[in-house]
Amino acid sequence: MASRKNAELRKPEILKNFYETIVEQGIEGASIGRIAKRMNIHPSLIMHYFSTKENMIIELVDYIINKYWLLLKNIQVGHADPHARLHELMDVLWGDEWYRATDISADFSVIAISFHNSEVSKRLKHLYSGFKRYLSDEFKSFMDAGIISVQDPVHTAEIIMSMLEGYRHFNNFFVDNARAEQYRQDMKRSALTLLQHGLDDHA
Amino acid sequence: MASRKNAELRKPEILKNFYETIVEQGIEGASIGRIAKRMNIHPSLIMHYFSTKENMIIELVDYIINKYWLLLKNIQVGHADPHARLHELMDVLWGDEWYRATDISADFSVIAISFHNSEVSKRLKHLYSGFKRYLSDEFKSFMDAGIISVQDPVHTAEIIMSMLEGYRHFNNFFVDNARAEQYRQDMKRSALTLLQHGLDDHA
DNA sequence: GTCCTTATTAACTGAATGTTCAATTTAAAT
DNA sequence: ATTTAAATTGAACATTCAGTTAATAAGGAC
Repeated sequence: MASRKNAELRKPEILKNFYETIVEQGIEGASIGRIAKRMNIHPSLIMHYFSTKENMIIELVDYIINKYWLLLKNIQVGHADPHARLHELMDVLWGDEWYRATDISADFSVIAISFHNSEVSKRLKHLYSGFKRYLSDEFKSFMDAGIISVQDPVHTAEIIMSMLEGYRHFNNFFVDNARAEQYRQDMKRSALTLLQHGLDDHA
Repeated sequence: MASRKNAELRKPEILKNFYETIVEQGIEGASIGRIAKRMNIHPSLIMHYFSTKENMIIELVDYIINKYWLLLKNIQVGHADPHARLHELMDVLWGDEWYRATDISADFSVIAISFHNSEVSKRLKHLYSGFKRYLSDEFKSFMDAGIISVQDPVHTAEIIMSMLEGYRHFNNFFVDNARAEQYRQDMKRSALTLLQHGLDDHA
C-alpha cells in the first residue's frame, strides 16, 4: 500500500503528477488511470480527492495560475529610481525565472481547454486582467516620471503582454539554442523601444 | 446509408468535421465515434480512409497548415512602391482575413499536440520557417529601399511574428468587442514603430 | 488498547475508446 | 446485364475510460 499521507500533501502531489502527465502526453493522454500508475496508487484514490475529472482540471488550473500569482507578488521591483525600476521590470519579464515558472507545453494545453470550458476561461481572464492591472500601474508611474512616452498605460500593458506571450510561443520554434539569448534580447529591446518612442501616428 | 462520395470529397469532409469537433470539444473530445456521429456515417468509414487516428491527426495538421500556405501565396502585395507595399503588408498581417483564416481554438490544440508529437512539431517548424523567410525577404527589400531602419531582417521577422502571435493570443482574452479594433490598431502601429525606429541600444 | 476519522485499496460497472475484418451496397465500366 | 472496384456498413474485439460502492488499513486521540 502506498505510504499514507494526508489530503494536504496528497492532493498537490496528484495535481503535480497530473500536470507532468499533460506535459508528457497531452490532455488527451492524461487519464486518471495513467496518473495513478505513474504515482503507484490506486485510481480510486484520485476519485476520492477530486470526485470528478472536471473538478481535477479546475483545481489543476488553479494550481498553475497560482504559480503566476506568486511570480507577480514576488516581483516587487526593488528600485525606487524610475529608470532603474523600468529596466529591472523588463529584466524580470524577459528573465529566466519568469520563463521557466510553468511549462509552456502545459500552458498551451490549458489555453486550448479554455476554449471549450468556461470555468477555465474565466480563470485565465482573471489572471490576465490582474497581470494587466499590475503592468499598467507600473507604466502609469513611469509616465508620471517622464521616462516613457506612451499615451495610455492600459493599451501599453496589452502590447507588452502580447509581445511577452509571442516570445514564449516562438522561443520553442525558432531556437536554435545559440540564438535563444539573442532572441530574448531582441524582444526585450523592442519592448523598451516601444515604451520610449510611444505609438507614432502612421495615418 | 450515407450518400456515396469518392475519397477526394470524403476525406476532406472528414477532416473538416474532425477540425470542427476539436474546436467545439477539444482534442480530448474529438473521438472517431463522435466525428462519425456528427457526420451520420459509420466509424469504420473513417478508419477506412485514415487507418489510424495518428494518421488522421497528421493529415489534419497538413490540412490546417495548407490554409496558411494559401494565405502566404495569396498575399502578393500589389504595390511596387516600397512605402505603400510596407503598409499594405502590415494591413494584411493584422487584417481580418488573416485572423479568421483558421480557428484560433484549433490552432492552440495543434500547438499543444506538437509538444508530444514530433511529426506535428516538425510540420509547425516548417511552416514557421517558411513564414519567417517570406517576411525577412520583404524586410530586406524595405531596408534596401531605406524605408525601415532595422539591422537584421531575420531578427526583425521574428519580432514581428511574435507580436502577431501575441495579438492572436490576447484578442480572445482582452476583448471587449468595442476595444478589438483599437487593440488591433495599437499592435499594428507598434509594429510599424519598431520597423521605423529599429532596435535602439539600451546598454 | 479502543474508538474514530480518513487514507487507501478491491472489485466492479457501463460506456466509450481505437481497431479489425468480413459483408453489403453503390456506381461506373464493359 | 455482368463485372469490378470502391464506398459504406455491421458486428465484434480487447482495452481503457471515468466513476461507484464497499471493504480494509493506518494513525491520532483518549
